[in-house]
Amino acid sequence: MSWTERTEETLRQAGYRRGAARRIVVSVLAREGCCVTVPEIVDAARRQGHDVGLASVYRVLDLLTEKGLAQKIELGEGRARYERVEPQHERHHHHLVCTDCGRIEPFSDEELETALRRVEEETGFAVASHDVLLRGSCDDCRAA
Amino acid sequence: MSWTERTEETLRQAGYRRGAARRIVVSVLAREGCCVTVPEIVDAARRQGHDVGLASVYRVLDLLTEKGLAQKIELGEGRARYERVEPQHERHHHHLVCTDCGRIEPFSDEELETALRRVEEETGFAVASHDVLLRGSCDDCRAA
DNA sequence: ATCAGTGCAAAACATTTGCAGCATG
DNA sequence: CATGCTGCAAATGTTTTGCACTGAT
Repeated sequence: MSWTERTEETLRQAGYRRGAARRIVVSVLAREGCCVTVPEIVDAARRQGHDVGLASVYRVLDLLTEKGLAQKIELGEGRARYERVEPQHERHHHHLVCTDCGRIEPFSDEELETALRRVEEETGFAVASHDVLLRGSCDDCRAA
Repeated sequence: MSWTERTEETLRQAGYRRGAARRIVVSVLAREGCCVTVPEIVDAARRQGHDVGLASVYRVLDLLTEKGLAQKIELGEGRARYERVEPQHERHHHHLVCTDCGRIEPFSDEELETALRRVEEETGFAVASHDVLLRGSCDDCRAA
């Protein structure tokens, strides 16, 4: 079952209707692999031939985040980014950000996840999710 | 050499003057162990008997961050937090945030740092810093 | 005395909210 | 055909910027 299918199914079962904004935002997130900003979502939607209101995008993203179907990520840019969350932590990844040009690259590492799981168990919290952010200069910026 | 001394020395050597706002913000960050918001800094300053303009606080924080003396952290609250950075990564730590009440707890783990250092070497970036954010419910909120 | 640093007020953004009309179930 | 969803516009909150004045060197 694809992320889109699982998402539509989850929302339907929770009693939500399948409105235009929800369909459009889900469609955009399904195609975008890594984290995108709200204006980027609106632009991508327009490129697909659909217009969505900013407010609706924020509302859909809040809903998806609350249901664990998407997650909000802040990389220090002063605005949030969102990306889909796959079941079984498939394609789970973290982010590498270039402090010079803003370039964002995803990465993943199983040993890091193992260390995180252990730390999460040791805290007094019931940890639901985690983010790792690496900041530095990308190869292009270092060469320049 | 304390963080305050190192900070004042670094700024002086870089040709910056020792103005009121800089002295006040440095003094507040020196006393706060963990990440604080800009209004929290202004309030803490007032409690110490000093008034600072919001804009100046932002400007000082930008400068300290650029010089690697402080770091900006976003925990998904819609506003940034700042904390001092000690030399040799002393007191280096990460953050655990309760998604119910907003409580923030610092934690540190040497094995996690080791895993991070290894991952950082494998990227094509020259990684300068990293943040780890754990989200979940704190014991109080889970009990309630 | 010079000019960097500061504070205020205004501007620029990001995000949230109120509400009237539309469209889903 | 009821009411949940959407879009607009206004409100809110955070961060940035312009500018005249102050104070450090």
